[in-house]
Amino acid sequence: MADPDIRTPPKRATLKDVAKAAGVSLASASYAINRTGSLGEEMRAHVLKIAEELGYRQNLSARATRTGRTGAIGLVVPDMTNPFFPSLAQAIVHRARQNGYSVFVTDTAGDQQQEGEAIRQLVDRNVDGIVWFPVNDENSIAKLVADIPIIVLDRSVPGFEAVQADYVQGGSLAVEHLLALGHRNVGVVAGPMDVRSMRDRIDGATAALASVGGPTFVVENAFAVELEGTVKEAVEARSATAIFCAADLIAVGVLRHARKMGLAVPEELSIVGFDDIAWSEYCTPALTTIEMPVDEMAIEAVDALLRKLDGEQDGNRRVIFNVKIVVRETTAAVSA
Amino acid sequence: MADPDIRTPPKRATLKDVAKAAGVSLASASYAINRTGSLGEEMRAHVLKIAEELGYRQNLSARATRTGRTGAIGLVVPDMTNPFFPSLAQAIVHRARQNGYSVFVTDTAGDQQQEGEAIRQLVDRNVDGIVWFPVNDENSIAKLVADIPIIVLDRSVPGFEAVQADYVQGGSLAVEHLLALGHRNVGVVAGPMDVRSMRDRIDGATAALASVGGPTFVVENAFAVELEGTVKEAVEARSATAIFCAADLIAVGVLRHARKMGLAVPEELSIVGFDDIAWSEYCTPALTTIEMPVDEMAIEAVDALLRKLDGEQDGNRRVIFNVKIVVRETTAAVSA
DNA sequence: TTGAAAGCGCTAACAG
DNA sequence: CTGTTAGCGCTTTCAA
Repeated sequence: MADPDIRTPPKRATLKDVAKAAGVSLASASYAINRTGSLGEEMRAHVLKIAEELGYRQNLSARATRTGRTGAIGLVVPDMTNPFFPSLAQAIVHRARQNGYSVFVTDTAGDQQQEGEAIRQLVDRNVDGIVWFPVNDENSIAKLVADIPIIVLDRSVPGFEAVQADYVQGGSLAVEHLLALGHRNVGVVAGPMDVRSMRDRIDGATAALASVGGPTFVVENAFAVELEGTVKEAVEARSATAIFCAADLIAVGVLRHARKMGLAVPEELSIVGFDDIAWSEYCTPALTTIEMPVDEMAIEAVDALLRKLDGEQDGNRRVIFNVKIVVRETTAAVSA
Repeated sequence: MADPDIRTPPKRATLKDVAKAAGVSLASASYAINRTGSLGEEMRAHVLKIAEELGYRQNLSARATRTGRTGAIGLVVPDMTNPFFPSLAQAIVHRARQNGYSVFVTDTAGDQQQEGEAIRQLVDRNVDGIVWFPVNDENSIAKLVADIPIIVLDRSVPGFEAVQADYVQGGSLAVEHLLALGHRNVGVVAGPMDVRSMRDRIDGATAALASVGGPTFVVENAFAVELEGTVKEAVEARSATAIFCAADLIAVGVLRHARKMGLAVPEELSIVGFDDIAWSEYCTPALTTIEMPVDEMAIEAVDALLRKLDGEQDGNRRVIFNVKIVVRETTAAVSA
């Protein structure tokens, strides 16, 4: 008697609704939507039309419960404010979307514990796979991830498939450029040496420097634009006519300090950076640096992950990308 | 007879497994895990212990099917390589995680169509809500989102709750600083004027300039570090002793161009930027600029969204944050 | 080619 | 306080 036709708020149409409206079974509707099973052409078309009219959208959660696959992947990075995170994330998200995947992005603040929590959360969400840029080269999460596919980016964590740049090559390239310019006293400023990607850069540089008796000096653990005292001293000593900085952030710091002490770059001091972050191009003078193919690396990471999801088993490989030097304004021939 | 005990690969323990192992009903197990319903203390503890031992983890997909809530939110931005995206995303992701939410991040490449697709994908994934940094001030997605909670960031899209900075105030602050320094001829370089956040900056600046007869010149649609010809001409004309640039990226461009033409900054030309991107601090000279409280804005956006999810209905408000000027090295008193 | 029906893992009435 | 049970929306055998 009462409320003959008060409906609940207009809910999203469900597959059942579609099936009913189309006058077919639930199964057929499902087949039509997923282009799976075998279904008559006209029937499929009909169902699709009805679905369209009803504004039907799959409920991915329900589908995931049933199939065990969510169509979501995770991206875990140590620090989003790292200058080359944006283009990396952009490429990954884009590539993932092209393949119908969405991306959970997390930052671990460079902390192993948070890294664990972040990955744990992703696993709880049943992501199909994870692209992981670890804080360091340690496998801090072995226990958490059991059987979920993971691609490691930039680092070398034993047991995981990895995508990296050839950092050794980068170090060499930088130094060879300097040598070709006639420099014989080349200093090296390194970042934190606890990750392989940093050690490789330095190894490449020092190896290339062997022919001139090795680096004039090596300072480790420089980190960002604000320089440590040891770095400043090294610059001020003027023992080197050129400096290889293992990261652009460091190079910018050295550049600033050089300017502050009235040292002309590149006339009196040549500087090479590493990473080719956006701003290296806009510095004054613009920074000569090593560029890695971030987009390609991101794409390869996603593709490798998707391959794993599709059951490809060729497991433990590493893909290493060549880097190249981009010569700008901070390097010049050594002055007599 | 055959294969008496060949098991499928060790699957993740399910709630049923926990219940069985603990010798309780499915419901009780659920109650224990979720701290919902009413359950005896010792029983809850017991179940929790068993769950722990079995390494039980909730299946969030299944839960979502049942509850209709996924615990995931979406973040949609026009461009991840925008200099202030990283800190924004970081703050949002962090805040979300504090509250148990994960974040799907998407970039729309500044394109309305991709924006629609991105949002559509999020809706399909049943995100509980979306933080949306629109390409412009248009409501391009009204039809897609029906009833899902959305917070708009930085833009003014009619009908949505918004979190913004006081851009008008920023423009004023910048100009007042210049006026206080004695400048009477102040030029203005604007970015694309199709978004309100840009128009506001310019409005604030020109209003503050009224007392000295308005801006010396206004150039629109400058965009990035590489300057358009019109901007260069304006700088070269030297009609102004100071320039307000409505974005740091533009300011850096002007700075570079000034240097190129041998103009001393700040002695011969003062420059104020807007945004306080990371690099404004590292420019030489370091850029005087307008800073907005990005972290606070991000946090407010997430909190506002979560409030909406919890059914708070106070709908259509806008939260506007004060900005402030950070004076560095590109501004100085006008020279006689 | 199509449909009926059995769940995926979980939550939430409702009983007891 | 605890257990039984009915689904959430979907996929997928299995039979017809």
